Amino acid sequence: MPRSTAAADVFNAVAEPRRRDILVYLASQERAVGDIVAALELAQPSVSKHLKVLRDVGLVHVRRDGRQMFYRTNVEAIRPIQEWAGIFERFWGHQLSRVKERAERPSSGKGGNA
Amino acid sequence: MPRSTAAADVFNAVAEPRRRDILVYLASQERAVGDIVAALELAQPSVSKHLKVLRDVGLVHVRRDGRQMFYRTNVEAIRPIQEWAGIFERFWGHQLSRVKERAERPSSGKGGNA
DNA sequence: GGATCATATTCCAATAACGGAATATGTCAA
DNA sequence: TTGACATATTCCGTTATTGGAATATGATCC
Repeated sequence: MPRSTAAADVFNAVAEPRRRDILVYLASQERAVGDIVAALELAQPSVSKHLKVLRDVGLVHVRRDGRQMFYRTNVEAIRPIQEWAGIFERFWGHQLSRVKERAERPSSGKGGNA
Repeated sequence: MPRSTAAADVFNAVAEPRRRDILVYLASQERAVGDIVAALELAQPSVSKHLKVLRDVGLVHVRRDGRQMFYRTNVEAIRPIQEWAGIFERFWGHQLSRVKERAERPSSGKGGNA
């Protein structure tokens, strides 16, 4: 029984490197499928399939214009991932007994941790 | 050819719901395998297998004490996920033409976005 | 050593994800 | 309508992943 009945959730969809690439590519601007194929150097059917997965999970929006389909990343849908990873943020400093990691923290914010 | 040769990377390892649960459970405190089994109500072999995946990817640390193995989440290893998701943070507000999403933002922190 | 506890590994069956090739669907132009 | 273009879907083979049961490994205690 592979993964939880497959890419039914965002985490699963994002487990694929190519899909992550696509999401990044589509984040700043909407693009036609052909552009994705060209930019990421993937086979067209492959891109369509990845896009379907991303669509099913709500990670991208689509718009049709003539015979082209314009995709765009739905950045809101990525929040669950951000938030999940954020759970561990408060432990950032607790673990490395070295205090030096303090320096590499960008701006942290979020207060809280001991 | 499923996923990129498997849980060779963090994103893949985290695609499994149970593994995410385990990581959260082990974030604040190290725990013996038996505790994980009891707390998450999973079969022992299953837990051992998930732990192996997490170990291989560096998402957990292990320590042996007698016949028990104490696992603990390596929170540092989760940063790549945080950072990847962070790529989209700057687009947070750009997308929803409705301004109302402004209201549902909890406290965000992390400064930055427009 | 032998028994027992704690965890890891192996074997198995079921499932599905992925890539590639071929083909289908849909849209526009003439 | 026919033809070309853009994208989607289907089919196929390969490979992993997962859970479950059984078993193996390692450590402690007697």
